[in-house]
Amino acid sequence: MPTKRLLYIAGPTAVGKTALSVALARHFNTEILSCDARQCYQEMYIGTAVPTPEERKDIPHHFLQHQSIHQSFDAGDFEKQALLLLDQLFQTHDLILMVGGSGLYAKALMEGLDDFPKVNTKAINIVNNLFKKSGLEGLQKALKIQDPDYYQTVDRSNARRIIRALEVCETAQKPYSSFLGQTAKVRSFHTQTLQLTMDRTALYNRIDRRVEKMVDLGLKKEAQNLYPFKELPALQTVGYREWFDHFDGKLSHSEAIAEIQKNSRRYAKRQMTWFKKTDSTLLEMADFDATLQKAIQLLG
RNA sequence: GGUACCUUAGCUCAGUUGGUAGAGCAAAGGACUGAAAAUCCUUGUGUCCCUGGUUCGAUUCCUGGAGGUACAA
Repeated sequence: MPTKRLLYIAGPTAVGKTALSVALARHFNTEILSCDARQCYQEMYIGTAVPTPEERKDIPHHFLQHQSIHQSFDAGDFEKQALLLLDQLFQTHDLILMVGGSGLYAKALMEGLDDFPKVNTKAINIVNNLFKKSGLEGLQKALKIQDPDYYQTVDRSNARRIIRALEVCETAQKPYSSFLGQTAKVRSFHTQTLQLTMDRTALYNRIDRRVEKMVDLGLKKEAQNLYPFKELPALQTVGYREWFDHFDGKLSHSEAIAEIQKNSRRYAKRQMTWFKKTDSTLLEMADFDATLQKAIQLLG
């Protein structure tokens, strides 16, 4: 039995992951698993820069636009669903490519997240009410009582983190931290990460140009159609929120575009920070063919 | 060319009753086990426009210059 391999193509937004991965998939005659927390939504097309029909024509892509923004989908769902899919794909392939900018999703699939209970609505409401009533301080106090261990280690100014932990505590009626680090996840395949990099200035220029292109393609209209759903988690997204602010009269048309560019740069920066600490092989993006050859050599 | 005001961090500006300065934004660095394109944390030395003068000491006061803004023509 040959070794099954999952090759992850990582890198910041706009660095060129899609184009390279399609070429690699063609070369290795394989399929692509997307790990992108926004391209998975069918209602969001232009603003998430999903691969075009042309790019997807003869390379099967999975986890692209397979979800609705009205359903919840998170890193844990991705892990479970992607593992099932990989089992199938590995029956006919020895090598599968994973591509996408969501580092947490990639980590979930390659290393695994601990098993947590699916939080229930009741717990969500309880925590939400607590936050509305008593703010961050209320959350901190509750966590200190319900999970003193995690209280010591969490970033206590990050409400999002504490809310998540409290939701688990409420659902399970036991500490969030009791689910952490339980068993090492075993994967039946090998993983390797290729991290695409680019000179900062060049990357930022690409981002700026790509945003302009998205606007030309009708990003504003796409955001307008989604405006009624602007509160949904899926729409807390660069390229949409800024238009929502524009429709609310908070930003002018050109300010919205500039904000999208700025927030995309910051997003890219956060991705680079995340990938920096991952175990990966760096690949500097240069001339496309040269980069492709280098990638093939590194992965072969 | 006249009158008034302005010129301080990448930008917008505050301030120093004369002892070389600080906010917001931008930017940079970082964290992150289920909203992750999310969320959170940290970081401010700059010829204080130039030139003389007064002074122990000037970015701060005074002279002259340059640039800008407004008003008057």
